[in-house]
Amino acid sequence: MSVHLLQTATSVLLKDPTASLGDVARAAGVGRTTLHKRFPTRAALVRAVANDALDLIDSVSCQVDFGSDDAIEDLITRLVALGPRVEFLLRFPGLERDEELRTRIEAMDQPVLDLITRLQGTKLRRDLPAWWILHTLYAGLFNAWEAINYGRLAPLDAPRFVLTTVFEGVANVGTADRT
Amino acid sequence: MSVHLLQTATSVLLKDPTASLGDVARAAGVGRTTLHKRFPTRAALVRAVANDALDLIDSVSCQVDFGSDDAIEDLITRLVALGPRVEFLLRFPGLERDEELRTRIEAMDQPVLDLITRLQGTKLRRDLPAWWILHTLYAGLFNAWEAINYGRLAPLDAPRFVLTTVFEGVANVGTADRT
DNA sequence: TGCCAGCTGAACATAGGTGTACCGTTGTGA
DNA sequence: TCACAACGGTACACCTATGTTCAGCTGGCA
Repeated sequence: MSVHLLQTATSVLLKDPTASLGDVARAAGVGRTTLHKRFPTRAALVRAVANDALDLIDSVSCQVDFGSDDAIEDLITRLVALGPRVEFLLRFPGLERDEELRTRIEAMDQPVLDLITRLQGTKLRRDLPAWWILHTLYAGLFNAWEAINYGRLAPLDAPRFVLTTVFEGVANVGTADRT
Repeated sequence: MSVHLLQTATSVLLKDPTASLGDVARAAGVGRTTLHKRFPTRAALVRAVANDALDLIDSVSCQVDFGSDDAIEDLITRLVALGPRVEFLLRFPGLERDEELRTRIEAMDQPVLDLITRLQGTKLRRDLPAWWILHTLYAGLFNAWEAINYGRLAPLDAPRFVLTTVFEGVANVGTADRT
């Protein structure tokens, strides 16, 4: 029940970051009073949604073997599946102004940055900084979520799209057709 | 003068989309009354900022030879230079709800989509839809602007970062070092 | 000097979001 | 059946953003 509330709040606030608490409550099929009882202020609601997304990512991180050489592929595939909950984290305006959230986000980025740095010894190019590669990954994820949202991209195609584009780029290599 | 006002409005609204008109006026060193005289409503201001960005893109488009094989590289290099004005266009929440703006944005995208489709015969891969490639380009631009904004990326490095990443990807191809 | 145009700050009314208190309803368990 | 907790709705007070009006100030110009 409370889970459904957070999910609804995520999608409503993601579609319109200025949506009122009344809008959120109505979309969740809940009285505004009840919403206020669970989340006393708007800031509390936003923080709860963000922390929920971070919990989701944490639970995914646990399942990924960061020592493996395919850790990035695995991580991305799992993140794509999370969808809007995580998109909220990347795009909701003003989240970075919350001290607690920002440190949690940075803490979440760190192991991935370390992974990237390690893989720059082998499968990742060395002439780009790790943070740039990280942001490129995030951008790919965001593109996929957005495309899914607009109905342009099938969710099952998303991981392949993201991985292909981020790793290999959009240029046509060689003369052969790679269909 | 009015140009400076629009630039300031762009950066203020981009940093905090919920910023009040008072904030914008103060940042521009202008009275709130004056701001209201130039842009009667908040929506008018936002639309003016967006249209200004679209004008900027139009003027850039005119300088690009869309028939050339290097048109994409040229276009991206020029777009990177535009910075936050165009970033506003891609990220300000709710812009797509303005009918006039949405059609203008779509009209702006069309020639690029056509260009991508044409280049998919030669230098761009055919196993990804054109719209996906377009959004990948935009994502690269956005990453660059954000990184520049945070001071992590030198503006002069930006075009190379974007082009390299988008076209070639972040994977290390071959065993040789490509520094 | 007098006129005018543009800008400014102050003041005001309005609207909408937000947070709180209160009350009636519903459903559950003793 | 009764007690109790959870929920929904109404009503209220408060605050902020917004849009408008008005009067004063400044600088250019005839």
